[in-house]
Amino acid sequence: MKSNQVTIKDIGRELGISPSTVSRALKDHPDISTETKKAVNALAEKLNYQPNIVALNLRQQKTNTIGVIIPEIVHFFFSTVISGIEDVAYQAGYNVILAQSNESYQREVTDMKALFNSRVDGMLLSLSRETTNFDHIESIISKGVPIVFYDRMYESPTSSKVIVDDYAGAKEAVLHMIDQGCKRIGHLMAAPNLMISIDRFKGYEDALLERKMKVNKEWVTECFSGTFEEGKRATKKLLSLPNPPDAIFANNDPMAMGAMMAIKEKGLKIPQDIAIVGFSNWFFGEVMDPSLTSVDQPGYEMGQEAARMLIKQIEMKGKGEPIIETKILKTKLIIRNSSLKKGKEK
Amino acid sequence: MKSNQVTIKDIGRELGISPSTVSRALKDHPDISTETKKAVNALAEKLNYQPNIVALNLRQQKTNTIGVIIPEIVHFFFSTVISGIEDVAYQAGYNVILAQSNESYQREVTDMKALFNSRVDGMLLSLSRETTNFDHIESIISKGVPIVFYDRMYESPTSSKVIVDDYAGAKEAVLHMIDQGCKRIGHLMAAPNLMISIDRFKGYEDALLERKMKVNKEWVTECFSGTFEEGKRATKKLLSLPNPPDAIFANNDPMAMGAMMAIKEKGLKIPQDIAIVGFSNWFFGEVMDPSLTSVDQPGYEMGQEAARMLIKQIEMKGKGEPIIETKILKTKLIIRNSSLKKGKEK
DNA sequence: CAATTTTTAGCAAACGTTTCCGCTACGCTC
DNA sequence: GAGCGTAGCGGAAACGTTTGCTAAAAATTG
Repeated sequence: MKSNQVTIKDIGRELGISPSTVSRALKDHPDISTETKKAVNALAEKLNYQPNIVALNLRQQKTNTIGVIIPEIVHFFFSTVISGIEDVAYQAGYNVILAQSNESYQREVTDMKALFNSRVDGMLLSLSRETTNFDHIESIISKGVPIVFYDRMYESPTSSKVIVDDYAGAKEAVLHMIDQGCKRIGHLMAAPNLMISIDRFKGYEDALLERKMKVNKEWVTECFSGTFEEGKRATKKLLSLPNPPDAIFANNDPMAMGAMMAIKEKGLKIPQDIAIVGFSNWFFGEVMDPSLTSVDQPGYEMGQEAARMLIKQIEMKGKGEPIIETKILKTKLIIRNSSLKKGKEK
Repeated sequence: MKSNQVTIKDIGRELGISPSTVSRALKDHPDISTETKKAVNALAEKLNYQPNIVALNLRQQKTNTIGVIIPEIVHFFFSTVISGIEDVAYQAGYNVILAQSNESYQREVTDMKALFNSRVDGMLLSLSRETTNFDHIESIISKGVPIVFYDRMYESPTSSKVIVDDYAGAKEAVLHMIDQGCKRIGHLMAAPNLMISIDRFKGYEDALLERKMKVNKEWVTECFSGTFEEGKRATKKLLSLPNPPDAIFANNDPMAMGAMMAIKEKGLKIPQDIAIVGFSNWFFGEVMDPSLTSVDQPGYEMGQEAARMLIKQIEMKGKGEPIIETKILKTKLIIRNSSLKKGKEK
């Protein structure tokens, strides 16, 4: 950036007036005469003057930038969240600077520090899978930077969050499986320290209990990384049990797909022998064979909502207490063939 | 950002020394005595001093930030590119600010202006599908901001680019289909103003010509948006032709999946009746039924390479002429079941 | 026409750094 | 003891803005 860029001073010099006058003229300040304004605007136009935002940022102690920490960019759900964030930030005149934690706690910590040092006005955060200590977050908050959690959060009383009703979504999915006549429903759980894993597991459990079915620990596998491969591996293990499940509820769609793969390789039929339901409704679930029943999570809306809440907090700053709110978005069960043992219900 | 943040002045005041001395002490300048350095560092540590990067940016006329314009975030290929960019930027100490053009020319123009005003040190750009005029880009370049194109570019002699060998990838794919005994190979083309569409089409064409097969315009459909739905729609049309193709080479995987859908709905078998090959190797192609043959594009590497080239240019600035280079990454044909009429070749 | 108000504009400080230049005080050499 | 080199530090300018205060000129008032 060797600035051959026009500044307010250049304009002033050219017109024989001071920088302050130019500044005011550009902002249509009443103190400035119409002629001066005209001259300034004309010259600014002609020289293609663009205000230096960095200088502005320094002056106003505000960067109009929000930092987004995302566990993994190459991930259908998260990428839709980013898209939602980006869209509302753009409309509100904010930049978004993106940092990827890669599911690493260490990286999350350094990312947050870096964002803080860049003086972002606020942060949007979804915890990494490894994160179990929250000091780095509290420290940022205590410095007055507003944080809004999305999707993966911990119970912090001082931040807003927008999440999805994982519990209800999971429960609905499992009830659906029961309605389809599944008797032995297994669950591929994800990283057990994440609330989303726990909530989905609880939904699974409560659906079973509600229908007076017992929860068989054997049929529940913890898959820390939550990947396709892990889903496949875990499913193979489940299938080799003496009393294997006749249905699997997976914590996410890639694992569900891994399960489908394992089942097909074993020569079993979906959903006749084993029904499958996933979570997140990755867009290609529709296109699988059989098409995958899944719990749809509104990622784009989540991104939008989180960005809106954050920007509201940023702009409320100094004007009264911040409003801490928690927004829970509804999921929607998308029923497709992988779970339709009986044919369409309802 | 009501700065209750410690500054260099605070440290100076506390220690009874000047800000300049503090600055130097922190940077281990030889002019400063060891004791002073010790005292400064100790106090900085104690007060948890963090340099104000905004001030630094202003001072050094450099923001250590690169702007990335992406046509669409929710897109497997592009999200891997972002991931690659983010990783090398992070390691080199750069922030990445993300802007999504949403395939809109207007949005691309305003995004670039906004990034320029934020004084990013350079930009990474992939053209929107609508972009046919390049003045906005030339204008930025003429102001001395380095731009590196990735994936979608135009023939600008003044910028570096990193692309994928679309032509060779497409040709290889079509040759493979011919080897599998396909006689009537159709093509789902994407937006015809993008070089990648043209190059892939050329590869398709040349493969046919090389094997002395004629190119039947009837079998080539332009799909402007390149989506799943469009692929499906276009395929339906192809299938209703009096002399329908027995193979389809799609410009991208979603369209290939749309094609598979249409074919299945028609009751035809893949690959026996119709073979399918896609482009980009979206990660679930492996998991489809049948699994999808596709041309793998190294998105992550592309992101990395583009970021590296850009950062090199940024840091070379002022030191001699910028090096304009074009890097062409190799594709790789991933052969799966959707194209194996004969069984494994080679 | 003098006094006062209004209009218009400039000065200077401030945001937090870095860095060029210069100053002081000390110790050394001859 | 005069001259000089040097270690250690401070002053001030600069990056590009904004803004409170002040000042000059013009316009209004009685």
